[in-house]
Amino acid sequence: MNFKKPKGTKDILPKDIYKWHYIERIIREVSAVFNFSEIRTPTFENTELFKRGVGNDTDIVGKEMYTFEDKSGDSMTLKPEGTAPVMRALIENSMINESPFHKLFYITNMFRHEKPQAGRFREHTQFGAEIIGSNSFYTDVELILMAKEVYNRCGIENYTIKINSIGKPNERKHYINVLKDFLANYINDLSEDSKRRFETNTLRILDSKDKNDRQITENAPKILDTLGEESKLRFNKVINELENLKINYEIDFRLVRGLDYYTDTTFEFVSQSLGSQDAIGGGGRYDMLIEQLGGKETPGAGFGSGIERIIIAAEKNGFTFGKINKPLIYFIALNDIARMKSYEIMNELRAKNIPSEIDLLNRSFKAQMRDANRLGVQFVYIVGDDELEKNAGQLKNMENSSQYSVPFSELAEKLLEFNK
RNA sequence: GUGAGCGUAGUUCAGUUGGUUAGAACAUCAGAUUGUGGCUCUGAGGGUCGGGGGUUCGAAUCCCCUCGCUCACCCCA
Repeated sequence: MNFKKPKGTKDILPKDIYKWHYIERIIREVSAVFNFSEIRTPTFENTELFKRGVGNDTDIVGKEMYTFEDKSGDSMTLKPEGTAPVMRALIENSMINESPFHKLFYITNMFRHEKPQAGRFREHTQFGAEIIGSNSFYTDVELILMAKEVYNRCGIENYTIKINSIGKPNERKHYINVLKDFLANYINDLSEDSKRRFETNTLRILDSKDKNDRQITENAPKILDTLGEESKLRFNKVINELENLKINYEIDFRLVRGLDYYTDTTFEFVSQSLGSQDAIGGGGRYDMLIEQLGGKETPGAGFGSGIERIIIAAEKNGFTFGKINKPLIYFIALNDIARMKSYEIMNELRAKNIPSEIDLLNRSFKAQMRDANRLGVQFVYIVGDDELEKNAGQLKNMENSSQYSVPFSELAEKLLEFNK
């Protein structure tokens, strides 16, 4: 019986891991530049947190969660999204009382029981950032800039920033009624999916992929036009600031996010290099969320971004993520005593932070040379009978094949000099 | 949950109207005179043709079922 990884999961193999290291480094760099602090929360939480935070009626909670009962009979869920757990942690650790303002980021894996397809997995990795405690329109802008900076540093060029506002909850309720009144006239022309959505999730009809649905909704009342003065003004400030910073964006009235907690600004980064799942990141404001989770009324905004999708988009853009690490030197020992001596020297080099390798398969000289070549090491250090006698090995530069004798005691020094 | 496409060595694929021991390239390993990699040459290992059942004298090839992968819908990063 051969074991296979669960559907929708992936093994990140040594040949690919450097991409992840690179992206994670970029995220940490950019987070530092924007003064965000890292937060890590558990892999699973009480199921109730997501029901309350994300919304019982959302697809995520309704049918995509990995929920299980633990040994004490409590219902637990592998986190399907990152914001609710971070808010829980803020409240639980009294962070909001300690300080009214926080800028946090995280890199974590997430779990949703969906049917996998291009750019969509059951376990995926997300990088996210949250700004808690300010309702300034600058927070919205700051998050957009931060995500943009990460994408830029990963060589992603061809993407579009879509932005919209879904207003306050009561404004949204009002708009849904307006939209329903409008769509009622076309109800028979809508796709089957959208007919169903008419009752369950009217807003989503706007981002239906059905051609006919889109034609109908093209002329539907726009949410932006129905918002109250305060929300409108706020949205305009965000837009003006983006203009001021010369950030290209597109107002997209179809952009209605799927999670219940969003308010006012919503945005999404859409890549032209991806398949059907083309969002590399998205987010928005959630001014009611903390209160909803039992904290005191505190505004917030954030975004999440899929690292797998960033990698796919970056590679489509020809980005290479730097290089794979390789040893600087490979020891070639021609007998047991030489091996013992080599290992002793190599141990010193490693202590001095010089990446070193030696054959552990007792291979022939030739095979060891081949192995060294395959690894792409800069140097090979050959130790055999002659070298043991002279207390000096043969240091060979694999690039130009030059080779000369270097005393055992001077090897580290020589290499450190080269490494400068 | 719905729909479509695809499953032959580690990888990319070939495999003639069903016909004997299923092939190639690349990769791996080992050699090409005594202690030197890449290039070249030679050789070796590696496949229950996704799995099960059926049709047939005979199935990688035809039929059914099943599993897996991929893409799309739904939804989302």
